[in-house]
Amino acid sequence: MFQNIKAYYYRMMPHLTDADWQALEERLTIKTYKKGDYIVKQGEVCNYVYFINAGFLRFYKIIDGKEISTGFIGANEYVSSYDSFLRRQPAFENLEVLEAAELHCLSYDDMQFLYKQYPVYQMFGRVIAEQLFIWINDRTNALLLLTPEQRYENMIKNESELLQRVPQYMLASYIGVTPEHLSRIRKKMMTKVY
Amino acid sequence: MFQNIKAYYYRMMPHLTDADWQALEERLTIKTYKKGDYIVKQGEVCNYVYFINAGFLRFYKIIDGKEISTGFIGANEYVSSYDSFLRRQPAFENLEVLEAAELHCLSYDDMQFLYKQYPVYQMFGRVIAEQLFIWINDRTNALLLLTPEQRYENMIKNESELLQRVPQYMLASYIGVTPEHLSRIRKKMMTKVY
DNA sequence: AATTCTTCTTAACATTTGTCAATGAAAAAT
DNA sequence: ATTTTTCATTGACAAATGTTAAGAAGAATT
Repeated sequence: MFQNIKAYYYRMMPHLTDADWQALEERLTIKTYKKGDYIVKQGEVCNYVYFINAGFLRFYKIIDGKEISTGFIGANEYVSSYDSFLRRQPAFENLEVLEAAELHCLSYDDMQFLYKQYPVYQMFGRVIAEQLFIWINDRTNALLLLTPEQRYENMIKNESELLQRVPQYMLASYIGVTPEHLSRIRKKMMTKVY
Repeated sequence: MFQNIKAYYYRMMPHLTDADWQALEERLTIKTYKKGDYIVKQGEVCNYVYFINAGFLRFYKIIDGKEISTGFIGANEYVSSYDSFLRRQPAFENLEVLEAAELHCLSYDDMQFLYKQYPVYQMFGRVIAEQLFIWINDRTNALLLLTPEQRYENMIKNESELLQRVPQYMLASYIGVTPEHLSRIRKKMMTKVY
């Protein structure tokens, strides 16, 4: 039932006991979503962290009537509108299903319970936050230091699966430009090759 | 000796025992720095987390021969080139002293020791990473979604102490523009008032 | 097969931001 | 007090990016 997520936890924390795992497992719920569904909507408080057992998701927000994609994430990863989850405040982002998904859900209250009663899970919270920090730190550096063209090149190198799974106009806002400009960047890069 | 940092820990973790605190305290070292000193240099691995007992610090990096400031931080906060610290890889940033500082230092190895032997400190690691994530998440959103002018307005609202303590050219790169452009933004905002 | 809808591309033009150079003002050093 | 250095401002110009509008290519629907 929970093989993937169980493997995920034991990989992170090899010293997990059966009792530890059981306490977590009995608090997990399963939800399935189809393409176009929303897991979290802008303005709602996010009450869960989700393990993506299958599927593919996108974060985006609406600014001045325009969509801005801020992240994409696939199977065997944890996901949450973590800022909202931690602060207990409305999310700034939508979390949308791009490819039908099955999620294992852990609520905020259950997570606090585990932190308290099974302190081994403090480590889980720490590692999740550390990974998120590393990810977003890289992203911020890229936005601040690289040109849009360099950011697109990086995406080709390091996140090439996005090119196949995500429409180009979503990738444009992800690297901080308009779809039109990304199209120009691509054209420019094409001619560079020859 | 360690009143400030001790208060910091007990505020975060009221259930800390004397033995917990002692294990940490005996691993802390004190270093003093004067203006212009470096705590971490670009290219070095950062081996410590630092509690700022007094002073004021700046993160910056050199790109194409130009300084880009990425953060400022003052007394009673924790600081580290955390990406480097976590990944055990060379730092991308310099951590420089803007105002003479006294830091309480905890090494990576000691931190791992505490995580293992005094698991209560897992919570410390978790909260530090969560706070960092929240901070940098806000910053990324600002870079992606706001105009430079809006970012400067936000700084006036939310980080006004920077205006007094930090030269304007450092603030310019912090909000992602050239010093000349920040000067123009300020001029434009002046005229707006009347 | 025809039609509709979505996505991508292209071009002309507007706006924003950066670059370079010069000047003035403020701060630091002598 | 004077000199030197650093920092902030300004203007002219250049480069990067956004905006708008149109059309082309593909995918989905009927």
